[in-house]
Amino acid sequence: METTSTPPLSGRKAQAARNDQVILEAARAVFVADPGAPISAVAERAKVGISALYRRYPSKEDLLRKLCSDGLKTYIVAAERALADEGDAWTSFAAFVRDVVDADTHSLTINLAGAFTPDESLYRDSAHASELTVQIFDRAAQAGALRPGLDVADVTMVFELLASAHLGDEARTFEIRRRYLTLLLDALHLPSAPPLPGPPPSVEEVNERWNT
Amino acid sequence: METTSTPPLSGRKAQAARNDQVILEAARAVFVADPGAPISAVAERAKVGISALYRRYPSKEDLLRKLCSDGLKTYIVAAERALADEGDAWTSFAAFVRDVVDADTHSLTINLAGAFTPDESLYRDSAHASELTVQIFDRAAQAGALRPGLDVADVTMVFELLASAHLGDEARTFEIRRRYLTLLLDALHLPSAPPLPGPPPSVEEVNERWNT
DNA sequence: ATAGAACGGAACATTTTGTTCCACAAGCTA
DNA sequence: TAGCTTGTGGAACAAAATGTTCCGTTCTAT
Repeated sequence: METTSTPPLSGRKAQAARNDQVILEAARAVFVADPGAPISAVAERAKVGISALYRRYPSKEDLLRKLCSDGLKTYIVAAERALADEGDAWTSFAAFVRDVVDADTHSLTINLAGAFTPDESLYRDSAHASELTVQIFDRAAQAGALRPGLDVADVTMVFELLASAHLGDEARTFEIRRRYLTLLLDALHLPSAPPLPGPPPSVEEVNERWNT
Repeated sequence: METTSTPPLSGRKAQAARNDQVILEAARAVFVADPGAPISAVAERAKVGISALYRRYPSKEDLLRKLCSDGLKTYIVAAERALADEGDAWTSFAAFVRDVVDADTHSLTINLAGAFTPDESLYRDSAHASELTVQIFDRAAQAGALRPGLDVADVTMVFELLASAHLGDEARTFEIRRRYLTLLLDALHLPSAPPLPGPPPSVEEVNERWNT
């Protein structure tokens, strides 16, 4: 029971703190696999009682909001890191996209859209994330590194496309996503290719998912 | 009883025949939007009572099987048409991929995997579809039209990636899929590009979805 | 007019699931 | 040691969802 290995922990509070982590990780894994999964599935995965969940989050909806919020923050961190990079515009763009795909922030975003009513802070973060993405995109576009006719929204769609790829366990899924990310990046990085057909996704279209 | 074809139908049998169609279309639309949707949702969408459904299919599972089976047959038709084309290998490969994406046969296949126990005939069709796909792929590969290191399974994954794209209504979804299909095809059609990272999906990996 | 096919949709029986509640364990304090 | 507080497990509960059945009704052909 007291196998508190790595951190010098003194007992109950330490376990509680660790549970904070364990629960979030379990919740993430469970809801990525099945967006409609019951709360009890999260508890089982975390090897924790249900009350441990309800002590932290007033309701399922709050837990989902928290997961989404964390994902957004991860995204923002990756974006800010990319913007801080003073090197080649294409290189930092590609690194950013790779980071986001690896962080897998969109598996939740897509699946959970509409499962809870967004938060005020969530709106703020979302807007912030959009701005940063635009900057990264524009920098690459102005450097002439992008296929003509591309729009920032295309980048978001690429994230969603890749987030939908699943194969075997988590490690294999990430590997396979890298494979198709390579494919997509190559296709994005063709300044002399013809533009893509049809209009890119508009902001309204992308945001519509959060209704209801 | 065979008067139920083109002419303006009056009568119960005519309505019944039309309902066969209406129900399948409604079921498809409903389950693509939400794989876990209740039977009643299908009835509502088809503007039909529940008994009209149960008159045709003994259970929900049978309906799902039927939908999947129809999708496979559509896929096979597209594949055979591509193989019958004696023209350029790449062109008929690309046309095949476009046809399948437009037919949207994978939205169901992906979402419904595991929701019913496969049929004997379904296994047969599935094997047949695989063979045809291999032929189309190999022809393009031997013509030197494909990026090195690609595998047939990559084509399947491309279908699944695109099937996950959704935006607005159905028409817009198809339009946007065309957009990213163009992107992906361009990336596949690069004989001198470096191979993609990581091993391609294996047959076992792709088939594992049908377990449980 | 009558038989029977096709249908609509309420009713039923489960199953599922979010949430509450309470008894108990572990640390903390006096 | 005896309370007090925090955190936990998980049974219990109430509400909702859902696959399937059932029965009365409508429409067609004879």
